[in-house]
Amino acid sequence: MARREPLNREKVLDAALALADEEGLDGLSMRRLAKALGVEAMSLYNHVSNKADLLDGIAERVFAQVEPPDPELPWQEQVRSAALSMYRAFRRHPVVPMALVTDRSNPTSVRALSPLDALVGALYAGGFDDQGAWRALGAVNSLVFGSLLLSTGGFAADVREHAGATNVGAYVTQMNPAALPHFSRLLRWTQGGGVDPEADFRHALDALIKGLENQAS
Amino acid sequence: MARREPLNREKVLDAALALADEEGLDGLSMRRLAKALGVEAMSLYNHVSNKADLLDGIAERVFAQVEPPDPELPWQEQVRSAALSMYRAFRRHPVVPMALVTDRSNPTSVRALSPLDALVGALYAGGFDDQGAWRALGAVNSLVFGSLLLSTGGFAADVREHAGATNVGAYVTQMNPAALPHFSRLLRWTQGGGVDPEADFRHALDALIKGLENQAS
DNA sequence: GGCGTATGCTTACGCTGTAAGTAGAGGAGA
DNA sequence: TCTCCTCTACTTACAGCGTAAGCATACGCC
Repeated sequence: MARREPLNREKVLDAALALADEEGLDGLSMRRLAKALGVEAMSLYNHVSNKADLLDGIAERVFAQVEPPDPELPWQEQVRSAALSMYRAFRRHPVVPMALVTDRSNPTSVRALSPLDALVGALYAGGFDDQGAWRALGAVNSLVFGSLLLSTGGFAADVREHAGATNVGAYVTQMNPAALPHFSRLLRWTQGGGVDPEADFRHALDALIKGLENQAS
Repeated sequence: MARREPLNREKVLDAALALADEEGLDGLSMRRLAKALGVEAMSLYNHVSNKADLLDGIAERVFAQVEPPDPELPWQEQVRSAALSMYRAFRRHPVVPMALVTDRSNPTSVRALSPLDALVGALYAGGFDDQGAWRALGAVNSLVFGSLLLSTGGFAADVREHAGATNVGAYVTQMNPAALPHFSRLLRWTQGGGVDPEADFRHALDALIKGLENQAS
């Protein structure tokens, strides 16, 4: 009986991330993942304690791609680059933010959090006190994950194929223009193309950072 | 055989929302909902075409609680009050934003969107062009839903019981302080209590609106 | 009174995550 | 070399899910 190359956690997580990227979060089941690895479902439990653990694992893998900001830069630039790096890392794997929101298991690992630690450090260095840093961090994270989720999740899913449309404006496909005049003008504009989610996010981030400057005390 | 008071869509949605509030999104299954209504699961399909349709329905019900802003106010105030109203409506039903992100079905109804229409109108009136309004709307929505999701979802779920802790900072329960010095300082601060998610959100919203003013051209 | 239609129930299918038990291969110690 | 221990993977099984198909009942209208 031919001995198979043994599994390990890394291979499982790699395959899980690939499968999720390809088929969406719904397509990622233990059985399908096992099949993709040429293995039975229960074998995965030797390397992953749970499905939640599996999702944690792929989230951590994506977090690890986030680059910490250069501590020499002013705090505004550090916040901007850290936030953008998070945004880009998760944009490459659109289902992962949904996994983060959906699952509810272990505390996130130290490794995943280290870029955020640098970000908090930048805020402290920029003159924020504890509450200010807490709020600024929450605001930035909310904007990053909110942008990701609104441009990826159910909101926009039904029109994702339209011209790269994104965000909440996009999830209306037919409407009575008289009932929602401004909204339908906006929607018509988006259908002219030229919507770029990352550029939109950058704009929003710029605005937020500008506003945070006033609160830095 | 005693004739039962007949079901209707409204009753189904009411019960679904109540069940979801009470048991979380995972606790909301067709079978359990049916049992709560004293009915068999398949009977629900006479009033709801899908589980996704069910989730849409409860989301719409929450959207309907959002109050449109006073069109006499300056656009900044309109944005602020509309965003806050959305935040509060969804905060009362914490699982609904997750349902919105998770499901992927019909376009959202006109009724649900009318407060957003007013918001877009305020942006146009404030001097934003199409792209500016699009971006501002996306930024505000991202912040609202990001705040809701981070303070409710998997991120914070494992520590939700700690002192109302919220947002990304909260999902670390034990860590090596040396590895994440700034983060653990911040975390220690949050455990002193006094974290108020809505106040934090308001601060973030103020910052964002301040930043958007610069972009209003 | 009879009939069409709407409502709800029953059964069934294929899917899910995962608990429990079993088989076999690799390495360690005698 | 033989034996035993551990680790990996497989098999089976269970309870739950969403929902398709078919059947029974009760109401409103002719």
